[in-house]
Amino acid sequence: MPRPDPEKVAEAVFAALAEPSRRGILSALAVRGPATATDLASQLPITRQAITKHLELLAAAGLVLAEPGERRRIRYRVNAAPMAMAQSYLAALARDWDGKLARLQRSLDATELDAPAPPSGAAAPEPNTPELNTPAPPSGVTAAEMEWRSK
Amino acid sequence: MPRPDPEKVAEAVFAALAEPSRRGILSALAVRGPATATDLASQLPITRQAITKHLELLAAAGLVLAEPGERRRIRYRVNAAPMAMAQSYLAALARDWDGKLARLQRSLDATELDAPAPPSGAAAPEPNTPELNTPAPPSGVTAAEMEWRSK
DNA sequence: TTCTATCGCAACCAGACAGTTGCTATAAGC
DNA sequence: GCTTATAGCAACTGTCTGGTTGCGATAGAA
Repeated sequence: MPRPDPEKVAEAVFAALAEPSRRGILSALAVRGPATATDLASQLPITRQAITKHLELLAAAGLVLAEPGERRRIRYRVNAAPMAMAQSYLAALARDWDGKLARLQRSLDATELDAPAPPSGAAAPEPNTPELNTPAPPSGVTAAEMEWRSK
Repeated sequence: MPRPDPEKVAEAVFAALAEPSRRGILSALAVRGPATATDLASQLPITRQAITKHLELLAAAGLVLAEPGERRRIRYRVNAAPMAMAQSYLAALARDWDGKLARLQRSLDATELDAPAPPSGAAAPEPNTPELNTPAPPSGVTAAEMEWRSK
């Protein structure tokens, strides 16, 4: 299993968290513990199918883990691991954009941030995006973010 | 001007960063400095209008600031301030989940119980969402995330 | 004045997406 | 066996979104 692209992970996390229904699902799981889609559908004002769809996306982002239980039951529980990558990504962006604010931020979040600072230069551009013409930023932000969706 | 809802700010930041084109725009601005939509359109493989749309969203999220210049020129520059809120939000989530996860793991290892008692009391549901019945997490995550889009 | 550079408004399009409903399959429990 | 609980597959719908093209307006510069 190759190491996941931090930016892709961050993107998935951001997309997941940008949607209120999904934050609601995550919150319900965090507060009440692992639950099935049916459980969640009884707790939240959307249907089981909608919940399932969201859970699939959340699982793809790594923010929930599916654990098969008794019968056909599948319980989902929250998983904080991808958050670290998303946090790193944000921290790197903030640091890059505004050195002063980033330093302040670092001092404020010194106890929360557990990801090491990405001090290295830009990663190599992905070979499958040849139309990229924006040079990679000197920070951890990679040229991969120049990847445009091919339609 | 009332204090912006941290969760709303974070949501806007996440939505902005979840999209590769917008990350590309932000990167171009960060690397090359303030630019107009027309500048950016010449640097990136999408049209000026598309750029403009993205810039509007980025401005709404506070991630870019528009600075009118000479003629009709409007240059946009990156603004890191909202990142702090997004980072705080992520940090609070990660901290909250990790804590529960650790307790949950211990509980699972011991008894296989699936529903540990919630450690804190529930926040009052918002009066405009009477169907909400998920208690707010004890962290900075508010019941506002229970807000469902009204269609 | 004309020319150049940039912007804004508008319409259009295809695909994505959040949510719904209907139905069937499966895994137990009784 | 029947019943119950949960999941999966599928289709559908309306809205949203990323991107395009066309056109005109505006602010200077020459």
